[in-house]
Amino acid sequence: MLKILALIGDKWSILVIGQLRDRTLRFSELHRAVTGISQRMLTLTLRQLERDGLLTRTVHPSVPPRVDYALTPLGATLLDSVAALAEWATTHRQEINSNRRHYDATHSPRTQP
Amino acid sequence: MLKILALIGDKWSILVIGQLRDRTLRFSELHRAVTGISQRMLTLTLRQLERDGLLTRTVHPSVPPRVDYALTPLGATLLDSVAALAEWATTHRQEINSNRRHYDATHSPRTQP
DNA sequence: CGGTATCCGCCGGGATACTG
DNA sequence: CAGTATCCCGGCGGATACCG
Repeated sequence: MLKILALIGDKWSILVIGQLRDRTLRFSELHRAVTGISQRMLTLTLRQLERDGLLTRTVHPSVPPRVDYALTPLGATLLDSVAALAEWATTHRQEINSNRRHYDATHSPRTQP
Repeated sequence: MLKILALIGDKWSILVIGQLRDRTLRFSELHRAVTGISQRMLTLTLRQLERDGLLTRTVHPSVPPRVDYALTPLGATLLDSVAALAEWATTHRQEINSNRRHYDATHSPRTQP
């Protein structure tokens, strides 16, 4: 359970899955699409998602090599569930940011007592 | 957005919020209820959740001191959304575990070539 | 092009000790 | 009881170099 929710907590996982929402992408395209991810983390993330059956990895035996990644139906259902949570986030983002500002204003350590 | 989703990814946040679903708890009760959490992480988690307005912190000026934590309406709505995702996890947990076993069986490094 | 392999710095978080 | 304050270690992930 927590292991699966941890999947969501991993920012790279969500971002990668999000990019594959409605298209197939190859490794280098994903690398460009997901801003800031290192080659290493992209590989590791893709391996984990493939292992969980959330996406498929297709190797085309050509020169130069080409590897395509696409969401499975299971991956798509996860994306839907996460989208619901993301909707919660957007709905309440202003409220949360307001709460944070208020908290920081009233609880921040006094720099000038 | 990602900062807010990260809230979900943090296992301690979910576990703490889950404990407060339908009751108010004091610090020591939470410490006992959430298995494995350290005093430090409980404090930090509670501070963050309070800052975001997901729970309230009530100090009772008594001896010994007593501090009660309770979900806010905002916190309750988050709990509902997370529950939906948790339902996804329980629904597909068998499938995912099966996928993992299959992956490990077919892709694991050969120990005896 | 699509990866491994290796090194390494950093910081998340546990353990412990102390306080209002 | 409900926290701070320190110390300290493991492992996550970036940077870099190399390979099929």
